[in-house]
Amino acid sequence: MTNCKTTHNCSNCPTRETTEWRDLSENELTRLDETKRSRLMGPGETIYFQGDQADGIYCIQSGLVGLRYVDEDGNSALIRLCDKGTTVGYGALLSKQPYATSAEILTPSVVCFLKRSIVSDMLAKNPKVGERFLQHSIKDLSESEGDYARSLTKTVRLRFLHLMMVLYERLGYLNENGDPTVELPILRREIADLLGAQPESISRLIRKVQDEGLLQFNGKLILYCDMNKVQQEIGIT
Amino acid sequence: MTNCKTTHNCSNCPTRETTEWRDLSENELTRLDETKRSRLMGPGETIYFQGDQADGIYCIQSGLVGLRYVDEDGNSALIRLCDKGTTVGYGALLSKQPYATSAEILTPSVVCFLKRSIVSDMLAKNPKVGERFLQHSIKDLSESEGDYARSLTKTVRLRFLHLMMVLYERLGYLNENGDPTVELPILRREIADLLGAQPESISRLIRKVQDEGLLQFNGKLILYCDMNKVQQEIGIT
DNA sequence: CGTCTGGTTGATCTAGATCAACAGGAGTGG
DNA sequence: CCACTCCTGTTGATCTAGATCAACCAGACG
Repeated sequence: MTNCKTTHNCSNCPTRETTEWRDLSENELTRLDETKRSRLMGPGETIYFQGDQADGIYCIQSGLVGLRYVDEDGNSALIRLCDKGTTVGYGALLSKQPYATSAEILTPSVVCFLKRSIVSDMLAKNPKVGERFLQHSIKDLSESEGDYARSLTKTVRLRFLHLMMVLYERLGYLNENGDPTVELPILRREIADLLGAQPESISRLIRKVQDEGLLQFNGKLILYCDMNKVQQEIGIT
Repeated sequence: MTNCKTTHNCSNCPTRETTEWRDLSENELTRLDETKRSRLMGPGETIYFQGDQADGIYCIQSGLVGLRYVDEDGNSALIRLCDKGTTVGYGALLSKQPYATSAEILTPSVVCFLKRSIVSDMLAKNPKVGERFLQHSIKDLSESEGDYARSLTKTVRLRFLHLMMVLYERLGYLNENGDPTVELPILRREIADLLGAQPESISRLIRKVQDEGLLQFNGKLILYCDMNKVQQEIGIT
């Protein structure tokens, strides 16, 4: 956990436009900036822990963060991936409930902390902020219900392919040959945790979709050989 | 779909305290009441349909409503059960997205409709309303993520037992012999849809937990023979 | 009556879990 | 430099929860 005061401030934050703070005045932004704390964190570190009481919220400036739920038997699942421009932990703060998940760093990330008092302050002073939180929560809810529905109706294979397409939307690019490509930011183990599956099953699945010519895995590099067929199989959703 | 203007009005609505409208003034309540439409609906009817554009929100005055998601292959799942005192459809309305689920009546229900304009109006005039929606959304999100996590980490059997406990919390009572009891408000088919399983599997599961002496099923009547063992198996969550 | 719908049971099949072995780095420490 | 140990990932053999397909039963209802 490294402090990095120099790099960022809220008013010129490249991701502010996608956060709850987009409607703040220059004045308010300065206040936000004065009280925020910014950290560079690495894989294996945890922003907050399931079960802890919330003391503020966290803005992900860059990097990839996973929200992990662990049950009483030690079964563990990744509920959601969050990347730059999203705030996490707002639900626990605003509902005064303990965190339902832990937020763990998956790739090196810059994370800003905003303590409870400044958040309440902004909520009280600028009605737009509450609106933004509401919109954010509704969006998260709809995504969560979508994931839930998928988990109830689709096989691991289909959810795996869906995940691959989501990753492409978020991280995809065309390589030097013009092939659609993703550099996988997570481990096989974490793919499994996202799908409620075992790592061995993911290995076999990867093998299979490779043999079928859908995707080509080379370590962490994925080539999307036949994106149409993938889209078609998952039903374009 | 039957109109029933006589029975209810918002100011004396027995469930208003649990809705977004709890902070409204008498004046505002009257306005709400004038524009609302109240209906008595029966099983098989649908409040709104997945894919439609939202034109307002619905308050469930009494009864049980299920939110159903159907995917492109016709796989169907019940995402959530809603009973009296909850509003449904607010997410679609406030995010201007089409409904992600259909809302179907499971047991005879009184449902009130509030059209878009009155909702926006209340949101604009009374800041508490937005706050309530935010709290509601956060609560729904946390429940949805909980369900999702369970679906990723637990077997159908455990989720079935969990559902039985949820039903007991909502509908349970002690019968004449002092035994904890529930009158099941839904079909086997619907239990299956709630768990992402097949009805046959639910039948077998019921048979099994009966043979094990955990629960006793008599048509729609459930006796909780050994609640401790059930609680222990699902881990008290 | 026959016809439906909801529920149960049996036989069989399969996606994915589980258990075990092993291979390839990447440190780390001598 | 090698030996050693972690850790991630892959593969094989086997097992099992739950799906699927089919038959059948009971009550509701025209």
